[in-house]
Amino acid sequence: MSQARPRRPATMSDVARRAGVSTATVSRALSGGGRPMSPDLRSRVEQAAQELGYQVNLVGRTLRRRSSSAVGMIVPDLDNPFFSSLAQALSRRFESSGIDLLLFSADRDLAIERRGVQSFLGRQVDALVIIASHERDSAETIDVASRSVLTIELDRRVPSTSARFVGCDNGHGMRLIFEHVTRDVDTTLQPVVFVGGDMDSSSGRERLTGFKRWFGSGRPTLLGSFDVGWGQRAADQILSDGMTTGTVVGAADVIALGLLSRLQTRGLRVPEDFRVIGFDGIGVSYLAHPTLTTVRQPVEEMSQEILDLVLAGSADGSPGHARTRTIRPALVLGESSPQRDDIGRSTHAR
Amino acid sequence: MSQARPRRPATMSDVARRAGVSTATVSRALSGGGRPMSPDLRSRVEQAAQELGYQVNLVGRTLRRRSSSAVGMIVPDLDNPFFSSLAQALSRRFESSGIDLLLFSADRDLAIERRGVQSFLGRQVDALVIIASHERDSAETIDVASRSVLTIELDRRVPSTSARFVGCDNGHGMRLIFEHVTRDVDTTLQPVVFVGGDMDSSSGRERLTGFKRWFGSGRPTLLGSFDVGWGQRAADQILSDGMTTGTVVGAADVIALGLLSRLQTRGLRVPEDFRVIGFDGIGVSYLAHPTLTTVRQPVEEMSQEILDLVLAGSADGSPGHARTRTIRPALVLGESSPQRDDIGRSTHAR
DNA sequence: CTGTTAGCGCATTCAT
DNA sequence: ATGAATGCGCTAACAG
Repeated sequence: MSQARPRRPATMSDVARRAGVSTATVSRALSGGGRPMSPDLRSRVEQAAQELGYQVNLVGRTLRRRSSSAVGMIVPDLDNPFFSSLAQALSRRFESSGIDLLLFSADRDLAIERRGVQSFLGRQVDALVIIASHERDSAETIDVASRSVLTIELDRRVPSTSARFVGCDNGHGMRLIFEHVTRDVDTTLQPVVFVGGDMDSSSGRERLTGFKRWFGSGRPTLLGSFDVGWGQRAADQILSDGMTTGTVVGAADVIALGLLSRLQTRGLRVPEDFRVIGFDGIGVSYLAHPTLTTVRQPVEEMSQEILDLVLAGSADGSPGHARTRTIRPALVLGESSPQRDDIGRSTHAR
Repeated sequence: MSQARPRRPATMSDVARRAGVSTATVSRALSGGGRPMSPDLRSRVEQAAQELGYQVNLVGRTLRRRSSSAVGMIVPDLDNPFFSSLAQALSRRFESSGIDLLLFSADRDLAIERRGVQSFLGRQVDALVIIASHERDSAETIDVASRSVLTIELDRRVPSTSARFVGCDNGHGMRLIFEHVTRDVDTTLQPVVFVGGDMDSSSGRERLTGFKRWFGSGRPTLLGSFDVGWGQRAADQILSDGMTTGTVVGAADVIALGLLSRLQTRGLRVPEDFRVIGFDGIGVSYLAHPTLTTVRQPVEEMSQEILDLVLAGSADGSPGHARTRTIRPALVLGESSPQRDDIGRSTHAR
């Protein structure tokens, strides 16, 4: 008979009544940030709250304070390991800040992306971090957002918005690859090919531009999208073009992993026949076989930069922060394109 | 001089004043769900809202309605590709429901997991979906949650809570692997080894139990955690134990991928020397080289089941839904453990 | 069909 | 140091 009837959760006035004080006192004791009050009352309030299992209603607080202590993050897709690693890194960075990072996946759909933004704005987030689903068509949504809250574009820059941007220096990344290839590869034997990603994103375009700048614009380039399937198809195309050896630079690790698997499946050896180089530094790259040589994006620094922006933005009008912040990545040598001397020495070459 | 001063966003009374109606009418016109009203007034309200750029304040609405039209999901970790694929699948499933799925990463930390739950509860989510960070120690947090909102454990069951559970039938998955091995493998030449994951999670334990049930309890088993590093170390251990050939069943794809890469790096051929079998069916498994034979979890069905629970739960007291729902997975044959006849035929074997 | 009124839970004045 | 009163923005009763 004593069915656990879902009682209405306790409110401040419940606590106030039980402690014999006013709701104002309860508020000060429980979330007043150490304001001066008699220790006696404070402990009475705390005990009453304890006994009633009181939990603050953040909706009421948010309505009153006009701030939710939450930051919204919108990603195009959680299946892309680079996006989820960014989300994870940012979550971790926000942990100790007292601000909740809330995530929403737009499923690469502009309408859903817009709904996510509206939802976060309506919920009064203190800031919005967005990896844009589309370089042009996301602009309007982002502009709407940036009009009412601090908005930060991450990884993909959308031109003509007034939002901030935090990302990686893709041109420098390509330079690092160029220096590695110059130093460690005989490009007569292993000529360089670029397998690009989505030209609808700034990272896709900047990496292509960077490649052309350093390697010269005469090199062959194949353009597709940021996914493994494209990497595999690109491998097929490279082989059907008659290449039997080369250095393939993928615009992202997911592309490079596709290249890697298809090249090997078709009987080519990596790195003896084809070298493969990626970009991003997602976790699985180091676990591929052979491990991937790649440019590791500085996700920790990017996360820190975003946290700084959020903290500064909520404290005051923006101080000395630049509208745009690009951070330099670093090269990570793997077995798929080792230093010159290492070829043939690696244990997997039978 | 005309600095874009951040004007206070328009409220309902702003719209009401401009349209010459009451706020109640505005509410009915904009979010009344097609309630009867004169088309004239409706359009006047809509126009006024348009002109003022009115956006509903969901915090006010939530406070009043006592429901946020949002569901919170808590994952231990976004770097684990199976968790992020679950999050993505669930997001997609919720898209058309008018409910926002909000994600929070607990970073495998009980205190943070608890903070996430409190945050979602405080924000009045309509339901909570949680992949528990720990089998025992998450129980208290989950119980707290389930006392005030529909709470659904996903993938990892936590005993002694009153929450619902949705997951995959791990025992059946192991049975599928057993049938495949029985049918396609000569276990005299390639004896079976199990490389288990975290015994702190129900999936980890159920897969071990399932393995022992079908393969017999005399088989060698190695136990570690659900990550690639463990798979690699397990491969080392298997080799240092003197095995030169075998069928290695990993309790998760991430483990199997670690096995795969390390075995190949150390010069063993897959599947000729060692077969490797995984569990989960994450995207990259199909892109490994060789592609992974694995048990694909029914993430779409699991997502659908959760949506059903949420919709039913918000409509009424729970109808005929069972407290626990496990769904059967399916075997996906890859090159790492093909059908008997396929060995040696695959193109990658040189 | 529309307007008036009240109150969701909380933090903050302003008095005392 | 504490309490009374106010209102954040919205929707749901209730009147008309």
